[in-house]
Order: sequence, then C-alpha cells, then structure tokens
Amino acid sequence: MKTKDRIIEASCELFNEHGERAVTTNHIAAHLGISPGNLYYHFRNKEQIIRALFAQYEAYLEEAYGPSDDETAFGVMKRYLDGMFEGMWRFRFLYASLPEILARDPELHKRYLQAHHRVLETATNNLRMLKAQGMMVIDDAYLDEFAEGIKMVVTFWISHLYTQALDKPITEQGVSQGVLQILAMFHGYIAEPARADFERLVAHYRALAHG
Amino acid sequence: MKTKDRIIEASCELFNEHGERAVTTNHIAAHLGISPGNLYYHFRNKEQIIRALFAQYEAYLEEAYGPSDDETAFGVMKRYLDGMFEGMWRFRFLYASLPEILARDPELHKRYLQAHHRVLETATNNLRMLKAQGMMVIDDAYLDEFAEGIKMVVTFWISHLYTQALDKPITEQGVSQGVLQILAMFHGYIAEPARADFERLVAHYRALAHG
Amino acid sequence: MKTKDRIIEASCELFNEHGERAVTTNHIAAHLGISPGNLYYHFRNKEQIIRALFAQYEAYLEEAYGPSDDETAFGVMKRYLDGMFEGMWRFRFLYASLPEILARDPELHKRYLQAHHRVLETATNNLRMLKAQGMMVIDDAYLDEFAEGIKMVVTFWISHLYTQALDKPITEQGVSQGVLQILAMFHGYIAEPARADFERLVAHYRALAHG
Amino acid sequence: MKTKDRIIEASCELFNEHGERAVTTNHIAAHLGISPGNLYYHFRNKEQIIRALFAQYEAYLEEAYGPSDDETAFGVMKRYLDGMFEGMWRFRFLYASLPEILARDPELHKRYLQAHHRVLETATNNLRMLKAQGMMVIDDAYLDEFAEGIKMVVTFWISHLYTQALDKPITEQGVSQGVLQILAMFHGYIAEPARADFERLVAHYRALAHG
DNA sequence: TATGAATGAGGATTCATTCAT
DNA sequence: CATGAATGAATCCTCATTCAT
Repeated sequence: MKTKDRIIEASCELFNEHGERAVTTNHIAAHLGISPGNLYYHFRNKEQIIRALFAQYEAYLEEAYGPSDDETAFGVMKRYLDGMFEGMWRFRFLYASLPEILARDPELHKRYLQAHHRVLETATNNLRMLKAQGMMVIDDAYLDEFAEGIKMVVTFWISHLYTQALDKPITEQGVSQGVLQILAMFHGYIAEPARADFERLVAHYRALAHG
Repeated sequence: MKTKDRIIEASCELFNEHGERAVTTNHIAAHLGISPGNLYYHFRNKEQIIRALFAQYEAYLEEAYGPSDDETAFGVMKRYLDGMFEGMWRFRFLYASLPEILARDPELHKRYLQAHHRVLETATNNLRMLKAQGMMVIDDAYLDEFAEGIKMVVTFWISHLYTQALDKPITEQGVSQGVLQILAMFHGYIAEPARADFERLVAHYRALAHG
Repeated sequence: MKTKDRIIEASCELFNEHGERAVTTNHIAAHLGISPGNLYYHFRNKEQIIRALFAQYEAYLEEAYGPSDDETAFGVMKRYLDGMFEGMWRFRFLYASLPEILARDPELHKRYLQAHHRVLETATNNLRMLKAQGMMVIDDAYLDEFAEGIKMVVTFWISHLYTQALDKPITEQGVSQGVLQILAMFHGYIAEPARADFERLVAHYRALAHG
Repeated sequence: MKTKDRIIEASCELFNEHGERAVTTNHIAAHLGISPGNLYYHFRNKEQIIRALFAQYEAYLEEAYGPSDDETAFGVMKRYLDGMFEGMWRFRFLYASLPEILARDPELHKRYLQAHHRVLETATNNLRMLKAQGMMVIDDAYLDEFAEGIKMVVTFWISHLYTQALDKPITEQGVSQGVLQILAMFHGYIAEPARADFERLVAHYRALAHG
C-alpha cells in the first residue's frame, strides 16, 4: 500500500478515534512511523489530507445514494438506510466536526453544499416515488421539510451521540440508533401496503442497535 | 455592573459572534478594557467562564420549559416554541460547539445531561397532555422518539445553519426557520381541533423567518 | 529599561552582527533570557520588530538630514557626512539586507520610499545652495544624478564592504572609507573658496578610516 | 542539450525571476520535469549550481572586460558600457543577492574577489589610457576612487532598482538607466575631443532607457 | 480588585539533502 | 542517468495561565 494511501487511512482512523481537532500532523506521522517531512511530501498540509478524505466521502455519497437498478420500494429504502448507517460510521469524524471543518475551508464547504444538494434531490425524488407507489402518505407541502429533517438527523446524529454519552466512544450500536430515529420519523407516513416491509427494517436495525 | 458579570456578558457576545474556539481569554479582557490578570482573578480559567454561561443556560431552560400557569394547549405550545427560538439565539455559541465544549469538561457534561433530561421529561409530559386533550394524534410507542427528534433539531439547528451558509453569520431569521422545521415535524400529528391554532403559529414564524 | 526597548536594542545588535536573516525570534529571546512567548507579547511578529527599528531609522534620517540652524556651507556638509557615517554604522543590518527586507514588507517599502524621497529632496536643495554660494561648480543638468549617485554609495556601501572582505566584520573604519568615497565623488565639483574646508573634511575621515 | 546544462540554464532563469533565495532545488527540478534526485546526481548541492553559474559569470567578465583588438577610445568605452548592461541583465540574480551568496560560500567569495580585482585593474588601465589620449581630464589621485565608484554602481544597480520600485520586476529599461547613471558620473571628466562621441553614447542609452 | 509582563509547551510547515531501486 | 520517497532539524507563532506588584 502506498504511503499516500496509508496516510489517508491512518488519518481517518485517528480522526474517528480522537477527533480531527486533536490529531496533529505529527501524530499521524508518528503513528505511521514516518517523518513529518515525509507526510508533507505527500500532502501540502493538513487541509489537503482532509480534502482527500472528503473526496472519499463524496464518492461514497454517489455510490450509496446515486441511481441504482434495484427498483422495489423496499430495496430503495433499505439501500438508503444502510447507506446512512455506513456513511455515519465510516466518516464519523467528519460529522463530529462538520461546522468547524467547513468554516476553515471554503472550497470544501462549496463541495459539501454541492454534494448534499445532489443527495437531497435524489432522496426527495425517491420519496415522491414511494408516495406515487402508494407506500407513503405525506402532504406534498411538507415533503421537502420531511427530507430536510431526515438529513439533519443523519448529519448530526454523531454529534448527538457525543452529547448524550459521557466520554463513551461512538459504537456501531449507537449509530444504528440513529437509523432507528429516522425510521421513527417515517413511521407516521408509511402506508398500509408498506407496513410489513417497514416493520422488518425496524426489526433489523433494532437488532443491530441492541446487539 | 460587576466586573464578573461584565466578563460573562462579553464572553457570551464574543462567543456568539466568533465562536467559543476563536475567542481567547485575552480577547475577552481586551474587549472589556481589563487586564488578563483581572479576568483570571474573577475566573480560575476559561472553563469557569463557560460554566457560568452554562448556568445561565440552565436557568433559562428552567424558566422556558418548566411548569407554568398558562394551561391552554396553545399557550403551552407557543411558550415552548418561543423558548426554543430565544434559547437557540441567546446561546447559539453553545449549540454551535456543543460536542467540543462537553467533551472538554465532564462536569459540565453531567450538568448538561441532567438539564436536558429534565426538559425532555416535561416536554414529553406536555405532549402526552396535548394528546389527552385531543390536540395531537400520535402512537404512544413513537412519542418518545418524536420528542427526541424535536430535541435534535433544536440542539443542532445552529450547527445546521453554519453548514448551509458559506460564511454568512447566523441571523434571527435563520433561527426562526428552525422553529418552522419543528412545526413541520408536528404537522402530521396535529388533530383537527388544534389545526387553526397550529396554522397561526406557523404563520407567525413564517413572518419572522422571511421578514 | 523596558523589555520592549530591550528587544528592539538586542535585535539591532544581533541583526548588525549576524544579519537580519540569520537571527530568529528565538535567538533574540534567548539572548535576552526571556521566553519566546514574552517576545511575542511585545511584538506580534518579527516584522513588527523590524518596523520598530525602521521607525528609529526614520527618526534618525529626520534628525540627521532635516533642516538645521547651522548655515555655513561647511557646517551643512560636515553634518551630512557625519550623518551618513553614523546612519550607515547604526543601521548597517538594514543596509546589508535592504532589498530582502523591503521585498518582504510592502508597507515598509512605502515608508522607505517616502523617507528617502524627502532626504533626497533636502539634499539636492543643499547642493543647489552650495552652488549658489559658489562653493560647488556643477552643471545643473547633472545635479540630480550626482545626488542620486551619492545616495547609492551611502545605501550600498555596507553591502559593498561585505563583498570586499572575506568574512571580516564591518568596522567603523570600513564605514569611514565609504565617506571618503563620497568625498572623492565631490572632489571634481568643489570650487576654490571651499577647497580648504573640503580638504579638512577629507583629512578628518582619512584619520578615522586609517586609525 | 545535456541535463547538467539544462539545470544551469533553468536555475539562472528561475533565480533571475524569483531571486536565488526563493528558488528551491525542488523548484528547479520540477521546472525541468526531472526528479530532485537526478538534480543531485549532477550537482552535489545547490552551492555547486551557483558556482557553475558563477563560472559563466567569470567567463563573461573575461570576455566583456578583457583585452581586445578594438583600440579606439570610443570603441573601448562602448564595449565596457555594453558589457556592463549585458552582465547586469544576464546575472541580475547574482547582483541582487551578492552579499548573501558570497557570505555563504567563502570559496566563491575568493573567486569573486579575484575576478573583480582583475576587472578593476584593466578598467583602471583603460581609464589611464583615455586620459593619456586626452579624452579624459581627471586627477590621478582620484582615478582609483572614480573607478571604484563606477564599480559600485554596476554592482548594486540591480539592488537599487529593487529598492526603488514597489514590487515591479526588473526590466532592461531599468538596467539601461544604470548605464546612464554611470555616464553621468563620467560627464565631468570627459575632455573636449571626446565630447561628441560621449554624447552619442548617452543618446544611445537614453533611447534604450526610455523605449 | 486590578495590572500586565512573562511563561512554555505545542503545532503547522519548509527544504536541502540522501538513498534504495 | 534517473526516480521519488524519505529525512529531520529548524522556524514562526499561539494561548491558556501565572505571578509579582
């Protein structure tokens, strides 16, 4: 594995564990057993490392929320929820420090806004589709705000976990509870034909959350 | 006004404007025209200043969400929403850096958990009351998660605003939009008898948000 | 003596001895037996130290080349030459690194141009006066270029000394030779009535230069 | 063209454009599309590159100021002035950082002193010849100092240009003005028979300087 | 109460140079 | 001849906090 990739990987791990803020470039280098100079040979500065990780995040969003062949309502929903879970977990450092990271790097902020605009759009379309298929019952006037609400939970669930737990590290169980929170927000809008599938999803994430 | 109080007030202003992180103790002292030493005479360290501000926040929570004489359903709801708006605005620095601040000071974290536990409890009771009065229709099994969802929006709306706007400062309009987001979450659960009052609240905050 | 002034003084000494470039803020602090932080308490950065020294240089120029009561031709000339000698010696670090220092700090560069414009103007006026008094014989068309030539010698004599001597430190003798070089440039233009005074000046600086 | 020569050439260009100080060995390599390692295969260190450029400078001095067949007074003078112009322009990076470069490399400093000693000697002889031919009128006692003065202008004209212009790059016009400054220094010493030729030279460089 | 000078550990970054391949 | 990853010492600067007065 290339040093550049090792730096990215190690940074992600350390950021996820201690927070982006607390991890210095020297920590990363020491963790990998390389010199600070070598790290700066591969990345001009810390910002560039974060951008590289953000690029992975962008790619992940595309893959997880982009168009897909699986067209059953249940399939779409499951893919989205799994995508949320996976994304929150893999990039939890990002979610944990989002405002700070974006404030520091306007270029990154732009990319963030673009990526999330795209995701929100396809997600909203999928909600409309679910509604058209009779799987959801929701007032059109509130559909956008519903999607926005879901997005907020995804974006800040990790932060929420940090506020809820005294000093405890983030775990996959905790992240699963975020998915359950999202499912709870769906609950009122799920139509009868989709109810059984919906309950199966809830059961699935409950198992993860309490396992 | 006592120096100690002036320090608290100035800190809040500066934190709200530039973020807790960016404001050094020397900035605060300079802003007040006092010496750093004097600041440290009144507060052992920066942490203590934040704790003092947090005490104001606790008092505010008690006042805004505690028991009250006004018992009409509409009155309760309006008081809560106004309380959210006011709290988000006054303590926006706190909401903007909550995970970081709590992680740094476990003692504060404990107080945060206690305060919010209390708020959540009375809020949930109020929801139950609204339901009992026939103002809301909501499945008991999801009521807790609904309340939790509302709380998340309140807690992270300020952070959300920072992620949405490139470099723009937080305004009262932006905060009002958070209240609207909360109202949107209520929408599906409002029963017929409360509908008119509800729409009046929506109209009120829409006016604030777009003014 | 105030620490701030001690920093300025020590910086000047160290710069003069080792060159501005080679002297780091940590060197200065260590030399004074204070902490780097303390140095940065008094000056925001190295640039500000240099600006403070430059302010002394500006004050010096005003004092040495500004208007004066002594109106004999000889007095004026002597004052100018002594001013050159003193200025070159006291601020030799500045002359030694002038292009680098000015390139780094455009604000300082502006101040330099202003100060030197003023000096050149009064110097040229003094030359005109000497000519009017019959002390100099010089074609008006070349008077400006003559003044400019003098200025170049003053400005770069220190650099010249560095290029001429292998590793030897700059001494007051060396600087005196610069004044002699200037006197040599005057030689062709001195009129008969001034000749005796002129030769006395030459003798004076020859004594300094070879002492 | 050999890589070694390309390195020398590229270094000269980059040094002239950005200053020797600002150009790192990695910049040079990147500019040529070769690896830093390869650069260090051809030159042991940056010092050696500068020495190679200095060798070109030495060769240039020999060619421009050495003995020649053209023996008319005018021819000699024209050749010298053209040589000054060309040398200042081609090696402007060297003139711009002379004290720093020489201080860093005593071996180079020795070579510099030798080369310039030789140039000064032949230049002084040429002045004597001009005087013997009745082209110049100058007191023998001051002839050496006159030559020294000329040399100072040549050596520091580039530095002078940097101090005079805020951020503007050095141009050939600016360098021509240096030649004019030298001609101005000659002006007082030119005898009648040489006057016409002299004015032609002035006109020539005035054209270059203001074109 | 208040001053303000002083501390010092720590962080991001640079760059000439080396060396295994 | 050439690559390019790797080194590490050095530099400027920050900021919460202390302490003598």
